[in-house]
Amino acid sequence: MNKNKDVAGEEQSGALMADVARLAGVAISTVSRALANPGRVNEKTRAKINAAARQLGYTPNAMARGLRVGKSNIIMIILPGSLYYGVSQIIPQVLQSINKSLIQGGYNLMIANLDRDELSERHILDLAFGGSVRGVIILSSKLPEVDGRSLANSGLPIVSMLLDMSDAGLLSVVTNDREAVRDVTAELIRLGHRRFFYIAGPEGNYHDVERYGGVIEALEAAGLSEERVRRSGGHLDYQHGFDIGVQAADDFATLRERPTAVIATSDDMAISFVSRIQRAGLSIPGDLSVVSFDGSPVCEFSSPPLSTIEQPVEEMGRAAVDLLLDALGQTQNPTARTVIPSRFILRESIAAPKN
Amino acid sequence: MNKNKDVAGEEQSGALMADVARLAGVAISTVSRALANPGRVNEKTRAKINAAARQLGYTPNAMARGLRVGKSNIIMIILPGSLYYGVSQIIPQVLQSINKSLIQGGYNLMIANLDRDELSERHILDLAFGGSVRGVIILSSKLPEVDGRSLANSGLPIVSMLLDMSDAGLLSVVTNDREAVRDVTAELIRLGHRRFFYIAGPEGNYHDVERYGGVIEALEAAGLSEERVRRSGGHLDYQHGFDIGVQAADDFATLRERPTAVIATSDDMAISFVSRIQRAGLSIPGDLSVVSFDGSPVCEFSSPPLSTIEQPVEEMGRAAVDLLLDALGQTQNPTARTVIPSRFILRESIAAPKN
DNA sequence: CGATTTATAGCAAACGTTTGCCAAAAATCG
DNA sequence: CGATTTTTGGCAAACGTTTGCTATAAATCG
Repeated sequence: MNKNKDVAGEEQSGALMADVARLAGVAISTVSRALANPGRVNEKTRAKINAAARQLGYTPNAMARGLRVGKSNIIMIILPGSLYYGVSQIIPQVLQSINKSLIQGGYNLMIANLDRDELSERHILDLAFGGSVRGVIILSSKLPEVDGRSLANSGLPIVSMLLDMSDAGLLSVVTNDREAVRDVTAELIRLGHRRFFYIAGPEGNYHDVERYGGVIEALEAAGLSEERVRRSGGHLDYQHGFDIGVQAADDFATLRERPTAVIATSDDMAISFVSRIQRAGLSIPGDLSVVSFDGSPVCEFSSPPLSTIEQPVEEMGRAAVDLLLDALGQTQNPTARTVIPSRFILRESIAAPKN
Repeated sequence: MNKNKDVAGEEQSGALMADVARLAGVAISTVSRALANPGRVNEKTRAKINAAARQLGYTPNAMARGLRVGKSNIIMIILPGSLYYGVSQIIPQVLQSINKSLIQGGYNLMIANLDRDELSERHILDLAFGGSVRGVIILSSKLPEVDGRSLANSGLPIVSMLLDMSDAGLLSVVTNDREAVRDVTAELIRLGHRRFFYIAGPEGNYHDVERYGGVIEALEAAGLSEERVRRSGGHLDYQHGFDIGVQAADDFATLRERPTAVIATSDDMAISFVSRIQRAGLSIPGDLSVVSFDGSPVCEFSSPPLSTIEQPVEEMGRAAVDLLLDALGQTQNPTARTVIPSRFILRESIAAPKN
């Protein structure tokens, strides 16, 4: 059927700029300018060209343009390998927010998963060095690097989100993890709590360091020793938040002198911890106050409703895109850190300790 | 500093195939064949070329290749506008699973959000008709269409996931919504339940139709009238699952003859419903059995732990990619429907009715 | 009205690959 | 050893745009 190359073919395989030019009776270059540049072509000609383009259903070929101008309009987002967080909607929200902002700027979003294997690193580097991609937003603390190629010297602008990587020379958009936890701990101290239980994320992870740091700062500020807080966890990734919480409940049960307040680094941990603790006969907030991090909507429907520190995910996404698009202009990337404050949501899981 | 065009420049802006050819002492075409075709070039030459390529850190330019061969290696996934589901991790899991499968096939994943505005439709169509994209996976029931261009006749292979759109001629990968709900309803009937409460998704939505259909089928099979089930909800989208559940709890309270079993179309709905119902003094499963759909991990940590029908998200993702990649070969897309069975997770939220 | 400026349109050369076709070299055969 | 086949490598033309430069037409001026 389509062996015959003479058939019109307007329908099947897409009109070309040349077709539009022919129909409008102008040169190809004029069509190009009419569709892109603002004032370079006469208003009447432009109208004629637009009409022709619409009539043919013409859509410019993105790869041809990209090749010619040496830039793509695709932004890559690098997600941590396992984005299987139980209850938080961080990843979908990030994607949505970023994609929305990008589209307004005429860009597209490509996603890449950074696992711990060399294959995924290589894949990302191919994207970066193969000219497919114009800029990068990264949600992982590791910059892909293999065989001498490193994302760091791909020449692409990179913005780190959620994690502060300004030390590594990256623009970073984060929330105020440390202060937020410091403030909420201070509030717990003010309520009378003196013994704390901290449920940790993976040891050394930015969020864990910051949030734990916040606890310590609050203790210090109140003249309390670091001994006042017991750590649980630290060896599992956030994606195993429920397991961490379950484990923490076991840990908790073994303590002789029981803490009266729990600070969890994710809502997942808090939820499974609370579930197990209640099953063991303790009551919240009667015996134990609980607060966690993320701001997952479901916390409202726990019993009791859980207090949580809400991450300003959408704002961070928007800020990351703004920063990235700005950086596309400059040649020299300024290194900076943008902090978007979180929001503490106080619910019934917090009270003064019993005596 | 880089005004001088004579500097080596191996570092900065990427080596070209020509550079590799020069270093290896062969022609460009030989390099091209060495890197792509299997047996077309002598083993020794190939080794030399590979060495040169590695030494220069050469990465082929994807857009140039794409332009030349007339195909991109990007798959677009179209997500429904608001993917803000409270507790289910469906979207991240889908993305992860799909991306993983795609990468193995040498493809990349681009995401597109289909909102209800013309802008997002136009954007998707530009991607599809602009040659940027090689195939489409769609998670929305609406095919973008504007100004005479429609995704349906973009010539791209399209696979629908989660929703059955085989009627519209699309390859579809779904789970057995209807049967799963039918079976679980039958089980509730077997336990002695005779009055049901159904918490609905948006009226007319595929999932709602199927799942409600399952309830009705089970009733019929047991010789019970449709009157046995009360519907609540139907006007809000799944993204407002918590609100639907809260509303449903209010509805429930107004009923004179109270149902003894609740079937919710999403975990979100079940969770907020349960929260409110318990606050009103009812006990689960003592007064009321509850089951829902999605299989969110957090259901295990509710009190009581919630029974739920788990969607086989990863398998569906893999299947969708397999189907799509197959379709890239054929010219004629067969229209078919692939059903991946769900898995019922029985937990303590279900029991026999009181009397 | 001729000369100079300004607006508009066209020609053709890129962008970095892939690939059809041909030539040279190597291997095989009679 | 010459003739034929097979392997291997190179030339150059695409792919669909953008854009520097040039040519024409229109407008302005002395």
